[in-house]
Amino acid sequence: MEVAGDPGLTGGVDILQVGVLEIRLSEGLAIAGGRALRLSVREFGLLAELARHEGRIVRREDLYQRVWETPLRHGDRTIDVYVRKLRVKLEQSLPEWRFIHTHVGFGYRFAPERSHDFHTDATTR
Amino acid sequence: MEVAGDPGLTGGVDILQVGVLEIRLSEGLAIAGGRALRLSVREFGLLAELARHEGRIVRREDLYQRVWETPLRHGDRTIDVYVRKLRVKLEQSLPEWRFIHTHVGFGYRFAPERSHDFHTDATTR
DNA sequence: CGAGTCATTCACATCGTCTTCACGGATATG
DNA sequence: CATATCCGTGAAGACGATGTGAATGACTCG
Repeated sequence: MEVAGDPGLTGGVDILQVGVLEIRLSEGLAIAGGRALRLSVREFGLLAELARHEGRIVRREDLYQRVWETPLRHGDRTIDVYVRKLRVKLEQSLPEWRFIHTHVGFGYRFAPERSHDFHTDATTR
Repeated sequence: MEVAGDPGLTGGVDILQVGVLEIRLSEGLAIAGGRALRLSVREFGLLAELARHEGRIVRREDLYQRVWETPLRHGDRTIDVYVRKLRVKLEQSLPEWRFIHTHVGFGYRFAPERSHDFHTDATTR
């Protein structure tokens, strides 16, 4: 199996390990806690792009430009929709972890953090 | 290395380190003791502006002019309100540190100092 | 054709943020 | 002590940003 149409892996890195999440770039495969995630092409691209910048805030414009390879149009909510899809699938596999964090006005940040609202009382807000 | 798409950084400096507090200017991300802070655009702008002048007193007029990019109107308390918001969030992450110090009649000074009232009883004030 | 997957777009709901105001304590001045 | 500012703080309203469910059409596979 060759990775014909896919140059430009992150400087020779093929596997990203983010906590219990493993992302095999050349395969297009994401493994969460030992189980393979069922992701579409767009979903995987976005996940990989986020994971490449683990711990850093990435702007919507940059995410879209790199994954869709065309500029994000003003008012386009595509990124938000795909972030939602990723969150759902990640939570299905790893309910006690949060990966995609919103920074209002800036963008999204990818980092594994324990779910907060798991055994906290409702007053903690 | 330069920060390409982001002008206005402090002379090419992208990361400000103030004690255990790290401020990444190009990302809009502040990290306190290893954990990412959740700051709004205004909050981050004010924090960055204060940190740029660490150890020095900065007048409200100057803070507002640089962050809001419009002159501070007479009687406007906005800076005070945002200083409050920053203090709360900083204390949540770093309870034993004080960063923003008031200089009555002059302005605010940003500098990491240990909290005094950490193990003192409530009467000692 | 019929079922399923996917990408895209839309509309509405919800949440976060910005701004402003008011009250009261703190501080300086004489 | 009396007075005038200065500052800390909580809250409310308006607005914008983000979350979310669903509809649509293109496409594939059998």
